[in-house]
Amino acid sequence: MAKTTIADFKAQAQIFKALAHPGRLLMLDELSRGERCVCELAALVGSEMPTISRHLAQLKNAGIVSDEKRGAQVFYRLVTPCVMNFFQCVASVKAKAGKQPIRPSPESNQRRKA
Amino acid sequence: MAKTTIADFKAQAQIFKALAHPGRLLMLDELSRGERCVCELAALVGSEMPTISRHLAQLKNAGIVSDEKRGAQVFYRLVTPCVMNFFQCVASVKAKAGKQPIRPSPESNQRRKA
DNA sequence: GACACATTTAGCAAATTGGCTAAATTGCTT
DNA sequence: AAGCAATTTAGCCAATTTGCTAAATGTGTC
Repeated sequence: MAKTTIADFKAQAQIFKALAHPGRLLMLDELSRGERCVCELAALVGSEMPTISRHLAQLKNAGIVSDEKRGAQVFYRLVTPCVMNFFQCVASVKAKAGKQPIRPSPESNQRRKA
Repeated sequence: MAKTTIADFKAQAQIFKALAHPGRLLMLDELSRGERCVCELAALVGSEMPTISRHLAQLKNAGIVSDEKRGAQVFYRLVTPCVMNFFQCVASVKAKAGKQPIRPSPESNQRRKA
């Protein structure tokens, strides 16, 4: 695969940024169990609907969810369930108790000038 | 396992927030290949050292990296390599081309009042 | 001990994010 | 077409984030 470029990291960061909010994570957790309309998510999170709508727009913009209008309501669903796997790793990060240290790189032992 | 609480989501969001920056992702990518000193990472990212130092402090605070002082230098290393797995999923998010839609939940088909 | 280098801490200004209220849209229902 | 419900868009303000420069700390060298 091609080398990761600055632009790639920027795009990745954008996705992580979309995940970097408790309310949005709560919504994703809920969406992992099936699609939900905006009003349901608003009730779940306990914020005003405009606020929820913007959060969902962020998730959608990041490509994490998709929306579908049915009648007067808009239903959102998870596009990439693997996002939920993050949580396991995140949990292990939290529970970090000095796991396996990465091997030191040989070239990092001599000084480099800035 | 216990039900996920608001506090849990908050903690998770904190970790995602630490990942939500291109420069920090670039550094993590580099650290996935072995430990590095601050000056190396500063050169890599192309920012001032104080800036890099604070980014690293954030990653450390999130439990993603650890540091070790050796002489005048401080070396950082990845604590939780699984963080790197995120990138694969993130890539798939970017390359999202309408994968498997989650099954609709039955209870989401009738109206709910707000 | 004086000095140079590596890193962190402080203080600041610019940019971004988050949530709310008000207003605009869109779709049902009568 | 009038009215109501569900969403989104706009505009505001408070809080957070980012990056920089200057100053403080710590370490090895002469």
